[in-house]
Amino acid sequence: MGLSETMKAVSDPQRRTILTLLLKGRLSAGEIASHFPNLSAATISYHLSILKKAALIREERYKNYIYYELNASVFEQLLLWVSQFTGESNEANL
Amino acid sequence: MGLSETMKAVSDPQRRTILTLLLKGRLSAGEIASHFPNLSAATISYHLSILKKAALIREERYKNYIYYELNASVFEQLLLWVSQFTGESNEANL
DNA sequence: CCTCAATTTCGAAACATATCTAAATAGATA
DNA sequence: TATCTATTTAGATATGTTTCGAAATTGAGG
Repeated sequence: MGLSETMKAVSDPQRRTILTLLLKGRLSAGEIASHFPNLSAATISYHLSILKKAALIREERYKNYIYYELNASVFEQLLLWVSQFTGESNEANL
Repeated sequence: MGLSETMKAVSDPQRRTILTLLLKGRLSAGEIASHFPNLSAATISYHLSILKKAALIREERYKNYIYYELNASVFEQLLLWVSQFTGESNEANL
């Protein structure tokens, strides 16, 4: 927790791709990994652990699988920080 | 330019502090540096160069000084990315 | 044109991150 | 319980980042 942790998590392109994939719904670690033919499963697991530590995603175990899904609430904080610097008209919307 | 560059620039705590300082108005490199007693002027200059490369700030030379100020437009892109993951009601506001 | 002050650039050290392969774990099911 | 599959953890390496002190640059003003 903490803005730095969140921002660092989100500043990596592979991790942003993971987050974008999860926009469409939850996916298992393996399903996520299969979208990255150039990265090992271990590397994906590492990225997932960082996203999880930042609470940007949540994990749910089912059978043999570990499913990951977005945890929208943390993105709100991110939005809050960013919107200081924009029109400011967004503030009312949070 | 590019979201990665922007996000990486913004993911460093010292750089976020610089951006927050600039919310109140433009400051010279030295004025910025004086807010960081624990960092050298060279280090601040390095951070400013990263923020500038990401176009989050703009520089203006006046006399002996180099003044820095926020460049709000790049923050909009950041907001756009983040708001995908939140309520989505913000989209209309950009 | 010389010097001063503000700032940046350079080169090096310390630290952090992303990635891999191989090994470990955890759970399902034969 | 033995084994298979999904996933994580460990250890190693390569690359990238932050920082510093010292030197270079730039512009102002005597």
